[in-house]
Amino acid sequence: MNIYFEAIFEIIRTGHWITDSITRELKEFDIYEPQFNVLRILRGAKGKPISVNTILENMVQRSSNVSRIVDKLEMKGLVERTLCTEDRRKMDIIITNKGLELLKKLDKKVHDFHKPMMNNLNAEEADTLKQLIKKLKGQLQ
Amino acid sequence: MNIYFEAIFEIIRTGHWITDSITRELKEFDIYEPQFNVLRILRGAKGKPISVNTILENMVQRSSNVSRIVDKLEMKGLVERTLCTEDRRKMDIIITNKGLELLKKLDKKVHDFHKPMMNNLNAEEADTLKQLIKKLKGQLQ
DNA sequence: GATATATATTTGTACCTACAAATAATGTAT
DNA sequence: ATACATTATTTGTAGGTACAAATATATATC
Repeated sequence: MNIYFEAIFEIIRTGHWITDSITRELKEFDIYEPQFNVLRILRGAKGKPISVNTILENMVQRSSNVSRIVDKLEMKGLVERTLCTEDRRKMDIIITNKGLELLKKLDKKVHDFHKPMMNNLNAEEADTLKQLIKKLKGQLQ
Repeated sequence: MNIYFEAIFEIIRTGHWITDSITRELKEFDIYEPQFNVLRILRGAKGKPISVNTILENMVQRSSNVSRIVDKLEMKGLVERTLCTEDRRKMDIIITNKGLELLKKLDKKVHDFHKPMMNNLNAEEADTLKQLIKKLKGQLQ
């Protein structure tokens, strides 16, 4: 069943193309795509500190390297990390104002990248695409 | 347009899921997914030696690291690399019998992984999926 | 309360990536 | 023929990944 593999090929290649493109867009800000994603998750916490594990649960792709990504963000002053007083196994990680300001600039860049593609599919097509991938993975019906 | 981002999210996550799964399947053979792909490209050359650049052109995702992947394969005796006599800038890379034999075993593993998913989509659905991704990228119409 | 188990995070290792610079051979213009 | 540009490959650097082991704290069991 050749057409199946062609679809798989498109999924893999397109996924890479998107993340690679975004990496390129962010390059001038000296930030990498996984770092950007962690920053966005932290912003989503709306001021509340969250743990390494919570970040992990919210990532597009699970990674066992959240610690090291947070290291980089901390060195740049974009996040702060302190021991959680309630459960001292955990870390309290929070985005700084500097991090929030940077994110604003990054958001614009990323949005500009997606803009033309958003117009290539209407809502129904985007939904079909999503559903077909889920069906492929056996997550439907 | 939220549904657009949901579709994008599915593409990226599913692409990673597939390559990560295959990496896991291949682990017991001490081979990594990019190495497997290079081996398959070499087999596709049907006995003719091909250059680093030709391998590059056939990869799912372009990588500037073919040399280093070939290094690993060469160390394991799965490929041979010699200077091309016609154009001495190029390398002649060819898969060995050991490489071909290994591929046979890997193919089975990879096929077994894809099998259930192949049954989740019929040919028409797989084609629609492929076309929608191409449309998303603006490669259609 | 001491011991065993579970959970949260970090760290070591061996892969992988992009991008840019270095090296070497070929092709081209003068 | 020589100088310059192009092409093919390799290598350096800084980032990324998975997986397993190490460390520290919390929880459950006896």
